Amino acid sequence: MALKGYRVKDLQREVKREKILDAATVEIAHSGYHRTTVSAVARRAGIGDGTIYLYFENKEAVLVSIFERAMQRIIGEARPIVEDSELGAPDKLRRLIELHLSLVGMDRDMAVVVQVELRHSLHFLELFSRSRVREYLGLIAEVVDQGRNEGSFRKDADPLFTAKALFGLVDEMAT
Amino acid sequence: MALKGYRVKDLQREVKREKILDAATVEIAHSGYHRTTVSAVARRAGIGDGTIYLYFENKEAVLVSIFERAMQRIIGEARPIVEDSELGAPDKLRRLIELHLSLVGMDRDMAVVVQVELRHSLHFLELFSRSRVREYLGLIAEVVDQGRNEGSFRKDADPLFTAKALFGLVDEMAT
DNA sequence: GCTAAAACTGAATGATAATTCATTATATTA
DNA sequence: TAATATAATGAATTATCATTCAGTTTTAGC
Repeated sequence: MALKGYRVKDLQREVKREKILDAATVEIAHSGYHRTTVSAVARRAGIGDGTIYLYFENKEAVLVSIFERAMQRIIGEARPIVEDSELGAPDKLRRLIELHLSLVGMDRDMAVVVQVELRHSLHFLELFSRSRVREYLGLIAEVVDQGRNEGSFRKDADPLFTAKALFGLVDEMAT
Repeated sequence: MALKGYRVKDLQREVKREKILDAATVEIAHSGYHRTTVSAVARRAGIGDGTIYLYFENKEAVLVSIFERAMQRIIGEARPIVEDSELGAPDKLRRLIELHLSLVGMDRDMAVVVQVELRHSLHFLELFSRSRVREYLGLIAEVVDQGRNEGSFRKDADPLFTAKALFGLVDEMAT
């Protein structure tokens, strides 16, 4: 019964967890975190209210998990690009922007939730600045740094600040 | 007792209304709309909870009025610039950006509330896209259009889209 | 098919906060 | 100044939801 180390039960659990996250993403994108009720998420996911609590600690944990999943996805695809030793910095940056835009375009609701709700609360902002978002920006900063060393980018800008400004802009344009 | 068509009573009423809006702006900028209680606004304004309801229909109406006031202010100052027949389009645009930035810089709390809360809910966004925001963007679009006719701007961009992109960017940079 | 365990449900609970309104304070008028 | 009208108050009411949990259904092993 063990396939690649997973049990069927665990896979089913994972599927339902994803379904809850998807439902919450749609609802929160549409109404915002505070206007979205747990009941509405449950209804959209086709499960009972209480079931949410078998998968998440509380309502806030659902929102946090939406962020986690979004960042996981983008970082997972961004890292190979950054670590590709064949590519120059300008090409890498181009690909990262393409990646970012394609993910934002692919799941508009996810993008809305991350952009709007992340800004909305200093609480979350702090929580995430210290982890995933910083990791992502760090990857971009790495590329900017590579570019400065290769001579293809100017030397007079802080890589992390550049990363922030650039992708703030890209996000803004996308929506 | 009648001066410029206003009665003292009405002026006093207006002053208190403004005080409530100011208090609400500070509180909402700091904690967000949903975390801000009507009691907190009343406390900051130095009045009783119930008094808010003598001036506004409900909590949401206070938020809406903050938007209205902000847009009123900026449109009031932007219109003369746009309608100035002495100025070319590039100068007008420069002045509009200056105006925008100066208002944003002057009242940071107001800017935060408008930017964050307006985005936060499609509900409000729809409410306002159909009125004041559109009016403001329309003014900017007018200038872009003038520039295209004068030949100082390129012909190949939609004025309203340009206006949106430009001021989205300005807002982003400001914060 | 039977049974125990696991998963699920949704009505009940409790907490929070918007709104109301009977009462009190302030202003206006005669 | 007293009478009346207007404005303000804040405790009580009500509405809204996140969360819980006793009871129900589903699943898995035998």
